[in-house]
Amino acid sequence: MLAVTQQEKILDAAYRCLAKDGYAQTSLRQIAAEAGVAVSQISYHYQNKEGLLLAVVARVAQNYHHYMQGYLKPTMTPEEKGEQFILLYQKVLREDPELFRVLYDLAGLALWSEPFRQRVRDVFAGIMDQITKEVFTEELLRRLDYDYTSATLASMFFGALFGIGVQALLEPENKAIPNSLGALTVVFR
Amino acid sequence: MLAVTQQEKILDAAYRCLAKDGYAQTSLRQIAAEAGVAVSQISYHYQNKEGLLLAVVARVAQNYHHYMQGYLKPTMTPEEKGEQFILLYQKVLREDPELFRVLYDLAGLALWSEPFRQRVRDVFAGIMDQITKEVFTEELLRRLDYDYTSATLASMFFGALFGIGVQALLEPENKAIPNSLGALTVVFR
DNA sequence: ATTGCTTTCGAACGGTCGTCCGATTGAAGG
DNA sequence: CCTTCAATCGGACGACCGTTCGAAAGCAAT
Repeated sequence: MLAVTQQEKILDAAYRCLAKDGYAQTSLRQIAAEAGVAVSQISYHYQNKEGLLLAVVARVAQNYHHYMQGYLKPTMTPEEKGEQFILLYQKVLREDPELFRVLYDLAGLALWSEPFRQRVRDVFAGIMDQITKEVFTEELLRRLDYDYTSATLASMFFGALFGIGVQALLEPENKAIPNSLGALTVVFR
Repeated sequence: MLAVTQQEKILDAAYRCLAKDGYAQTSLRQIAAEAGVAVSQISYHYQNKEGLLLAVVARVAQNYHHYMQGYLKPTMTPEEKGEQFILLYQKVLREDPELFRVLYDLAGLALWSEPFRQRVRDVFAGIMDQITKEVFTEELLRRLDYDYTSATLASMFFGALFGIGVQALLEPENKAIPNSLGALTVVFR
């Protein structure tokens, strides 16, 4: 809430509205009201609704990478880094599930709109790239005697992170679901 | 397209519209036009938009289970059944990705609407139940020396199926992504 | 042929949507 | 002090939304 400029206030408000109601139920008027700003200011600063939402995608991606940066240390083994990924996703699902809901919502938007698809795909590609290089190294593949490529295993690993996240969101009363993330460590044995 | 009654024509048209444009971009007027029917017929047969969409969820779930029924044979080993799950999802992603898109869309709807959440959660629970009982049997867990419960492993397994599906939808030009599903067989070694 | 019930239709309603535009404000530079 | 230009506002626009309603049509059963 340190946002000083109107532009930043609008961006923050947009994220908060998305987290609360989802894209399909969020209007520019709600966002403007949440930001304490005239509706026309959105068009002024972000051109249109799509521009604003694309800016939200960029911010979410930036926050994610900054977040992840603090979790992975160069001294860790690939297995330890993989476990850090799991721990981070567990932490997010328990403490800040709204972040994951927004991610799901934006990914859903990307399935129908080409500009969003490109941006969201890039975000996912960035995450996958990190998993590919940091976790499923050539050395690890050799040691565990895997025939799959690093990219294939990373895709499976991230897919499981994402898919379990969805289940956790659909059943918030079942606090055990994030534990299933732990079962992902079976790929390291 | 064997739909004879208006009620069935509307349901089919609703599914087709969802598959083409997604929930957020589909209006009752589009559905009515697609079905060749007056808009008011939707309210007459399904009460309102929510009722219609819930009927679509029910139909998708029914189709899925009927589909899956033909894939699993009682004579198969747990591992073979797990591979059948993988093969089915690969087949869907390659031949009928729209089905998966609709599933994603409906699950997204479920994140924000309580009636949808309950229905979609039940659908997912049915799938999970099948995986739990058919694939991750007690015998398999003992044989592979797993400490996790059947439900936990099933959650991880299904999560990976779903998560990889999302990646495949976001990158339709990358035909290799469904192959990552094959890497899921690592849980059987 | 007439009755009663379900089905179907088209038009209309009140609301909300994203966008646009003219007017007002505010601060910086001459 | 005046000019200039970016920032901000409130209101209006046309389009589309989901829903409702009265009338017409279809169709058994009497």
